Amino acid sequence: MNPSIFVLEDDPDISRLVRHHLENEGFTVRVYPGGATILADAERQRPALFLLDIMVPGKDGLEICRTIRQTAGLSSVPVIFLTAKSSEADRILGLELGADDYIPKPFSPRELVARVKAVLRRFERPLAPSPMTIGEIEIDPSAMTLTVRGSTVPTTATEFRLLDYFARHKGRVFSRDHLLDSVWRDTAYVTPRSVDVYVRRIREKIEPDPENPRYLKTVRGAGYRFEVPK
Amino acid sequence: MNPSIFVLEDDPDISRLVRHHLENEGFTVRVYPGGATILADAERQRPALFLLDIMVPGKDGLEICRTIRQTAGLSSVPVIFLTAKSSEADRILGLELGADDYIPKPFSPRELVARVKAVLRRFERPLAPSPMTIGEIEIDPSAMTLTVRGSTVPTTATEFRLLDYFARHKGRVFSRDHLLDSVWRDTAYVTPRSVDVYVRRIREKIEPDPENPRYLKTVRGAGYRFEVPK
DNA sequence: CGGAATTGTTAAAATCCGATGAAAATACTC
DNA sequence: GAGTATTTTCATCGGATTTTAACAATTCCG
Repeated sequence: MNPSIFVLEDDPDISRLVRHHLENEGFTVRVYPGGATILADAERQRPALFLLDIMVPGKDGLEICRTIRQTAGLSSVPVIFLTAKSSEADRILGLELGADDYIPKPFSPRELVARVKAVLRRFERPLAPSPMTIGEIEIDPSAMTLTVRGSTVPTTATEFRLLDYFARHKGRVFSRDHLLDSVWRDTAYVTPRSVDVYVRRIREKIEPDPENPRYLKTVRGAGYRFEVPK
Repeated sequence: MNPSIFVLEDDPDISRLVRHHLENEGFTVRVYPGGATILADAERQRPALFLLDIMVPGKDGLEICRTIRQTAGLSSVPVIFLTAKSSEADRILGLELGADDYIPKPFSPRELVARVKAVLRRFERPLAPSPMTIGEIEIDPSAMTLTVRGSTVPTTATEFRLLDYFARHKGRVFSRDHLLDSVWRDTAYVTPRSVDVYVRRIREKIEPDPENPRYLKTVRGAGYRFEVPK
């Protein structure tokens, strides 16, 4: 799933610009011209980042930020302010509220994208990618390598992500749709049958006999399950 | 004992902010509004890190930094600059003086904390700039020389830093964004594609056959990995 | 057994991503 | 301040990966 960014901005020119450049980078963008609904939406569908114009009619960015920081599920979502006022007071105020960056208008598209990415990167949880050993196979996420019965087997990015996901959740059944949601990157819409194809490829790489899988089992009517063979 | 941080900052708003967030993280903070006593105190109680505003009345940050670097007991204490001037000249000057990082104002509390921690981390494990030998190539950080199959190969600064980074983390995959973050000096506006260009240049210098790299491998969809050839 | 639903398999189509050469921008040196 | 070295961008190409689609095989249930 793509990271989604919620934008509070009333100027249509600017919001169009922002939307365009962020979507170009693969983000999902939602623009709110006023503060009315942004919070309610955010609580339902937690965004990866807020981009708030300080000055908008009604509830302004500062106020929204304050609320975000006090809302249980949202308090750790990064906030970037967008504003034409460059006075120090506003800056500090904004930052004291727990904002994570600040983009002064006018800004270049590139600056916008760079800052958004930088903040997201900073927040990325540094997942401890410890190597896993399951039966005769070894998965090392930090090196992105798969070793099966002693020899290294090349994998593509998607194959690896899928196998990694299975290995981290062994014993559980996942539907094709669920796998698409959690493993696939930018799913506008991908056929669930694509999962079948990947399961096949993974089986070819890890199973001694792909026709009779010992690790990656089919659960008819439900999906697939990865398990430790006995 | 908590690591203590000496802060040179005359603006009370900012120093309050800095103090608050660093103490929150468990550091001991001492704030000096001017350069008069900070050095004397530091010689008595060696701090873990200096955080210097470039522009303060009296002795300014740059001068203090120069002195720190020339003072026997303090020369290896890390220094981070804090400044509103974002002109390139200042940055370079600061870094040439031996500063270890640079935080442009306005900064977010999180950024402050993140950078301070990052610099401290870098220092507690004094990356012994010892020469490394990987396969047929030799990297000597202290001399900034690269030797490949017996002959010395000239490298530019960025090429060397990148190769050095790879060599220190062999076997791990790094995304272009990550490399920009950790190897490039001023990451803000650099396209991730630039990494490709540097990878190619490094390959031309270290690989017998750059088309079929044995050291610096592409991991499609993920980034690059440096490994010891078999 | 027979038919419907589900999954397996394969190959071709569509898309993505990295390599590369060269030019533009920037930094550095004298 | 000119000239050189380095860094960064850009556009294109070709191959690798991903996705789709069509058909085969299997399972389930009456």
